[in-house]
Amino acid sequence: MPRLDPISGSPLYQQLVQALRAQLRSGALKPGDQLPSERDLMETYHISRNTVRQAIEVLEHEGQLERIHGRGTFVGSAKLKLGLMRLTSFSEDMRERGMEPSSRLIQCDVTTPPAAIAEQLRLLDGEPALLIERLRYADGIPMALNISHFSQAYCPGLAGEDLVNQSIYDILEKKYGLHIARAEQAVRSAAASVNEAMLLEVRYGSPLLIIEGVVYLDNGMPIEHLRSIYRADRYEFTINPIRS
Amino acid sequence: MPRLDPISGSPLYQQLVQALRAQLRSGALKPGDQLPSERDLMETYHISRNTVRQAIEVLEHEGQLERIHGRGTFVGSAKLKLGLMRLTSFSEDMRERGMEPSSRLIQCDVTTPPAAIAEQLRLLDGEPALLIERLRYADGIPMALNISHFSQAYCPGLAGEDLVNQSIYDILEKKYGLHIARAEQAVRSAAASVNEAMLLEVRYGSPLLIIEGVVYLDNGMPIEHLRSIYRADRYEFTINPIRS
DNA sequence: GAGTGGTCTAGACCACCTA
DNA sequence: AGGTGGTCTAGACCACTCC
Repeated sequence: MPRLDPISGSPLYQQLVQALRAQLRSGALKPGDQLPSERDLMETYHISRNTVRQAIEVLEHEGQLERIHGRGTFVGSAKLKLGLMRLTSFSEDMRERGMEPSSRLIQCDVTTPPAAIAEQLRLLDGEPALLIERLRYADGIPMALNISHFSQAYCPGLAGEDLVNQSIYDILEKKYGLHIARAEQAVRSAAASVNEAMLLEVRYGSPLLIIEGVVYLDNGMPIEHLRSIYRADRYEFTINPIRS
Repeated sequence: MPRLDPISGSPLYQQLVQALRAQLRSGALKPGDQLPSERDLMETYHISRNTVRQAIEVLEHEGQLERIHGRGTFVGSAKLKLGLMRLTSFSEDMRERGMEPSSRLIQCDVTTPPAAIAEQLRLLDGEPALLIERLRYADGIPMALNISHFSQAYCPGLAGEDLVNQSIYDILEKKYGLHIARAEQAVRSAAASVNEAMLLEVRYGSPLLIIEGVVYLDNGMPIEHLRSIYRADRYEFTINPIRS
């Protein structure tokens, strides 16, 4: 059956995480479904129970699975919680929620951004940035409108890449060796404008969840100004504040 | 030395979490400090290494501790906590924003909460909770509607306190010795209902920012279910996610 | 090489839920 | 009563960091 590979170099529990993720993605495990018991998984994959639990804990922390004492482990419901304490791209975010991301490019231009954005990106006077506006889909349904300005100082030629089917963060990492480190983002809510309503396929005035801010590289330089406008009826996220 | 009590009914790893939390709070462990190694803790508290690791994982997920392979476990630095939001009361939040908070009590009753909330507060079947509904003002203008359910298991008589002019978290701390540790909160947006619009003095259908979730004590027990409904035109907040 | 955290095993018993 | 997840043990070996 589905043996794991003890010499693949990757930990057994991570391999089980991947196997379960694949089943969640393929629909073999649907929201509300009960997983095989920990003891079943242990026999199926020929690993110890602690290792099974380690894998399930990973997916539980992501909100994919829910464990209920005495009953079993279940696939999490649709509108799932997911910590945004971690900075993820839209594609990563949707995949972790078990949905398939896609994009429609609306605009892609090298332009001089508004002064406020130019300042946050620390652009020189009149220095242009790469403007990318994309409509983001999850399982084919509009989820968010995404307007990004990228500072080109570190990634000349980014405009020439395929920006629809790839994660831009992946391109930055793999082609330019740039590592995203953190972001400073504001969270707010607003009513949909005529244009936003049309693109997101909601009624004019519908509530939207807006996340706007600046993304920084690990060298401390700003690389992106991001404005993400989510449909409030389809998107929420979780935060886990602590009291210090 | 600090023996744990195997018959206290509380899991050993939770007891170690508490012990470590106490040291973090007292300053015996300061940011940047290195913890004793897992093998040391294991001997000190006479528990197995897996149990030590279980406790450390709890605090690591809260961002209190940081484990570095081959080096050791350290108290989270200020930089590490960048990605984490501080959990503040409405009063603290407004004062930090330079505004003067005030409250109008709308409802204060001991009632049986909806099943979903009862479950999150881990109430017994039919066990009542303290419902507090307050309209929150900043500089005299309505800012948020706040609906809290407090589990009374740990704070009997809370209903008799002055809940309008004091921070409830202060009361929990000073009168009951309860320490708020963390929260799990969902962030979403919605349109104002007739009632919400009236109380918050906005038009029906106006966008609102909603933060809803559960607040936990440092012993891991849920103490409060919180639903805060903010005027989107007057409130936003920031997050500082990090890329792991 | 010594010490750290990371992974893994094969058991055990407890607490909870359903029936 | 039987099955589930929750906790715990006492080992083992690996991977990483520092000296």
